[in-house]
Amino acid sequence: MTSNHSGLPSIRGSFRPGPHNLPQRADRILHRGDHLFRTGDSLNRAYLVVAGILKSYILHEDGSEQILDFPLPGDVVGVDALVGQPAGCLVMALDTSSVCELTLPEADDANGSERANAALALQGMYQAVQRLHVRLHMASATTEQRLARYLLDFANAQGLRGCSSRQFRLPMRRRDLACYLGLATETLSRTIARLQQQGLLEIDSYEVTLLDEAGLRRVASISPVVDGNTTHRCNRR
Amino acid sequence: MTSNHSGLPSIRGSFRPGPHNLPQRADRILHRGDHLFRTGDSLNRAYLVVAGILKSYILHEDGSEQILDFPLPGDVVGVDALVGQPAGCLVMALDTSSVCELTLPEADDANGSERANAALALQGMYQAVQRLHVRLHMASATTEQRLARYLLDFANAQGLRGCSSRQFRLPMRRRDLACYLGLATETLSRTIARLQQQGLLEIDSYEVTLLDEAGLRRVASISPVVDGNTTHRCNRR
DNA sequence: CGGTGCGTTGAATACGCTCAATGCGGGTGG
DNA sequence: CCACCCGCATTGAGCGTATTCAACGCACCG
Repeated sequence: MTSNHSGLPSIRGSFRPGPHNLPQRADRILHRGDHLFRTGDSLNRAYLVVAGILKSYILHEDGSEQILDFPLPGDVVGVDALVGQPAGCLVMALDTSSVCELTLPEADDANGSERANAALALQGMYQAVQRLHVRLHMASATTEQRLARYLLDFANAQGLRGCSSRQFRLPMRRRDLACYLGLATETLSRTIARLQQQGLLEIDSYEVTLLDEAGLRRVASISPVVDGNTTHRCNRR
Repeated sequence: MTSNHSGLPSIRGSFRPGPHNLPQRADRILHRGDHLFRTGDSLNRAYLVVAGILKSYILHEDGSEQILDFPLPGDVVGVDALVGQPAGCLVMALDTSSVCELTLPEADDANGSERANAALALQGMYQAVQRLHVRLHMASATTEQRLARYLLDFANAQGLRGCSSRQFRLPMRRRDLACYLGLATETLSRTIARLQQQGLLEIDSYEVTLLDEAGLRRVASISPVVDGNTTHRCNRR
C-alpha cells in the first residue's frame, strides 16, 4: 500500500485502473448539480467515476448535510448495490463528470459454502463502510452525544446477543474507549460523571446500568434543530 | 437498512448471520490480549467474529494508537484479504473470543469483464474503507493539518490525472469543504488565511497555487511527537 | 438599484485538552 | 501478611482553539 505524508495509506492512487482493462460501455455523463442517485434509490449497479468530481453526502432530518466524500476518477460509488441495499447516500456532480456502470455477475451459480462465505465477507466490508460513516458523523458531535450513542449502540448489540441491554459490562479500558470516541480519558471520565448526575445511567467501574434509555436517546440525538431557517448546517450543536 | 436514534444506519444488527447457514469449521479461540493478526501480516482469509469482543487499531510512528473499531459477533475483520492486501491494522481480543475463518472462492474461473467488474467493485469498497480510516484519523487533527492534508491529497490526485499538482481549481464551495473537513466555514476561511500568511499557498477565490509543498507537508504531518515518554497518546496536537 | 448568496473578518464564548494531584486496586516482593 | 508500587480512573485549575454571533464586502442577477 502506498504511503503519504500523513503516515496513513494515501487516499487515492492505488487501484487506479487504466481505462484499457475496463469494459468500455455504458458511460454516463453528469452535469454540475445532477444527481447520480439519491438516498433510498434501489441500485442495481455500482459506478466507477471516469472523469470529473462528485460529492456524496447524507441529509439529516433537520436539513443539515454530512459530506461523506468527494469521489474522483478511479473511485467507485454506489457500493450498496453490491449487497443489494438501496442507496445510503446522495451522489451529485460538482462539475461535468462521467461515470461507467459496473454491472456485476449474478450470484446464481451458487456452489454452497464458498459462495456464502464470499457474500458474508462482502457484507462484512459493506458493514465496515456503514460503521465508519456513523463514526464520521460522531466526529461532529458533543462528547455527551458520542458517549450516549456508543452506549446505546453497545446496549443494542448486547440485546441482539440475548444479553441484557440495560445492564452490561464495558469490556474496554477507559483509555481505549476515549481513544475510540476521540476524547481525552479525562473528558470521558467527566462526561460519564455528568450523565450519571443527570440520572441517565450508573457506572460502577466497568459495570454499566442504563437507567433512562429515553433520556439517553434524547441526549444522543442531534439536539438543536435551531429553527426552520434555510441556512443549512453541518456542524455540531 | 435499519435506523436508530442518531438517524444513521445502526452500527450493528443488520446482516447478522445465524450460525446455521455458516460452514461450521475452523473456529479459532482467542484469549484476552491475543492478536489475531498485526499490521503487515499477509492474510489469506477474513474472519467472522463469533463470540467475544475484539479491538482493531493502528499504531502510529510516534507510538500512539488509533482505535478503528471494537468488532463484535457478526462483524468481519481482515477484509484486506478480500483484495489481496496485507493487514492494514492490528486486531486484538479484549476478552475471550472466537472467530471463524472465511475462506473465499478462488477467482480462477475468470470469465472476462464481469469478473473484472466484480473485482473492481470490491476494490472500490475496500478503498472506501481505507479512505474512511484516513478521515477518521483526520478527525483528531488540527484545522491546519486537515486543510493541508486535503490539499496535498487533492493535488496528488490532480497529478495522477495528468494535470498540474501545483496549481488547480477547487471544485467545491467553502461550505462543502468545511463540512467535509468537519469545520465551520469561518474557521476554514481563517485557516486558509493563516496558511497564506505563512507563504505556503495562494488561494484566489477557487484557484489554488501551492507555493511551498514541503512546508505544507510539514504542517500536515503529526507535529509534536511530544517526547519519547511511555505514555501512549491518542489525541490531537 | 436593491436583493441574495457566499466568503471573509472581528469579538466573545464555550468546550475539550493539558497539566497536575489524588484516589483506588491489584500485583509483587520483602 | 503487609508494604509498596504501578497502572488506571477520577477530579481540579488554567488554557487554547474552534465555534457562534454579527457585520461587512463583493459578485451576480433580476
